[in-house]
Amino acid sequence: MNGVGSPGLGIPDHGAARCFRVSASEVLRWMRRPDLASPATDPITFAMRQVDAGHSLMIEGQPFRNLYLVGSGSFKCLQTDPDGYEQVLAFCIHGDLIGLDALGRPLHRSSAVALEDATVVVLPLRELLDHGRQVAELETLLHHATGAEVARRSDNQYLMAAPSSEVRLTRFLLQFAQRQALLGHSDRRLRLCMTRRDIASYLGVAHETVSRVLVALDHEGFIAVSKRDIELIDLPALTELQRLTRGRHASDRRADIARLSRPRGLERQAPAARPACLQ
Amino acid sequence: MNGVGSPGLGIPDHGAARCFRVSASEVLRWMRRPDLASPATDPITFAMRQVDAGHSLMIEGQPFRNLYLVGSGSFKCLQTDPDGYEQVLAFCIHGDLIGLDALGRPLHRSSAVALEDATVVVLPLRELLDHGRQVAELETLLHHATGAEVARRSDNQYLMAAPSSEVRLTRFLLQFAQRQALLGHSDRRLRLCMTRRDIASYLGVAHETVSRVLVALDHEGFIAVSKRDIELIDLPALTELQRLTRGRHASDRRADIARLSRPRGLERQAPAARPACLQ
DNA sequence: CGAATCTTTGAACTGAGTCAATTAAAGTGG
DNA sequence: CCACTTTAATTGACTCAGTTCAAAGATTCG
Repeated sequence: MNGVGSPGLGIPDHGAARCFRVSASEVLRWMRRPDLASPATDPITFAMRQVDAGHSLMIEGQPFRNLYLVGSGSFKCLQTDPDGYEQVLAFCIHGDLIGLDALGRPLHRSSAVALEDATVVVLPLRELLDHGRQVAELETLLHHATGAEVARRSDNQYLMAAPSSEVRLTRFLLQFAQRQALLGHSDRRLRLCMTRRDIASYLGVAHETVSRVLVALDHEGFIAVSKRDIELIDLPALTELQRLTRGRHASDRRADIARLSRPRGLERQAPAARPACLQ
Repeated sequence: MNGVGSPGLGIPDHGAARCFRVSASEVLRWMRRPDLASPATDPITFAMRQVDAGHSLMIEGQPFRNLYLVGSGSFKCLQTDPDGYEQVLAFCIHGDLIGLDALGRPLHRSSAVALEDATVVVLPLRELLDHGRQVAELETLLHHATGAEVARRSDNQYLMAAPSSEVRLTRFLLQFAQRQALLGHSDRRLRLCMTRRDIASYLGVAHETVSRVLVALDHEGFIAVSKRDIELIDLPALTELQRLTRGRHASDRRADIARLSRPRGLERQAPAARPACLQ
């Protein structure tokens, strides 16, 4: 009720967010637990912080004090290998909590870089715990968040175990679309504000492959790619494609997808009788 | 102090663990936080439960009430795809907590199957939280555990992003050895009590590939494979191999490994000047 | 406008997947 | 205890998806 810059049901006001404070009630709503908001959580407030595109919200090795709730904009979370290789671990958007991997440790284990101008709510862990002792809702919130975090990482493991990069990318797109849909955005149009290289690192493939697979999915009529904007055209086919797993009769299932896509495809017929795969 | 079946510094007594109760102090020691054990945690106790090899500790979709701490034996944690595909998410051994992905949810998101006869400490979340309000150590413990869980999943993402299956498997072996070493076991000899298929699912490769890579690493003199027992022979070479990442000049780094392995290898010389890769 | 970064595309090679068949090990039950 | 079934592990042959390397566009940013 007394939050800042949030019209409607938890959808952030990307422009006007100033460095004021937001109430815990607002935080709860942003984290998709409006049921936990109450008069008890109204008076508790947290500071906000702005992060410019390309700048770091936190860096691996820094002392851990705060969690961060993304209010607007987006981040990539990553670990840097001794040799300098960047492993992207997550992309965070409105409502996501950053820094949970440092729970129970003195230092941050990962870095977070803003992909675009962003704002976050600064949640000092100590304050969170202190308030949590009085206000049970905040304790529940933390459990909800950590559970969600672990669950999201499980999804990533499933994603990366995909049998082909086409399936990986498809899972990624659907996962991303679904998360955006939860925020009230379209579940068909998505803006990938990270680079292809970031996506590649996240998925564990070469960045050239990301390019190629996007083109392939486009040509098959499953999606429409335009720069960093992607539209999901054939949701049923994508959903089917995403389900492909390792194991027996991979070719059979591929054929299923091909059958599914043929009547929908509007593009020119492929000359050979190839199933749905890279051109 | 008053725990059951745990001689020395948290090393479990695999044989004698009966279905009695263990103290919270013992739980803290098993979870590698002996510093948190105190007279306050001594009187709190938890029940133990036995699980026979091949049986389930918990199943996806069951109501979530308890966390489980592995006392002896080992488990695989997995999610089952609608099509019946088993995605292995983790292998848990002594000191690992199972069920954290259900935090903040009514139902379990994954199943846990015993790989061998095992015992677990049953930790009812409600009791844990209630006691946590009195005894700060238990609250800290939960944070420590969730942080560790998230961190472990990050490691998995790194693992699965490896540029080749040889590197994946190497990372897996080293990761596993390190976890066993933390429990006071040898860091060179390890017993993989899961099937090759389980490993394959965990790593996101075909199970035949697991076989082949193990043979290859053996022939190169890096490891010695005998059924499910593996000995890490050339730790420096493995460590170097594990570090390979995607990106520029992959061939250069491969050559480095080859150089590193040549003087150590005791097997017959490879006829061609091939670097360290599958025969 | 030039420098740097990102993206796409091409060509060649090969790692790893699939399928199939064999061997080994572990249950099962008479 | 030994045939019999089932599951796990290995090995081989073949093929193709995806990586690597290189180079050309496209965008972004000083």
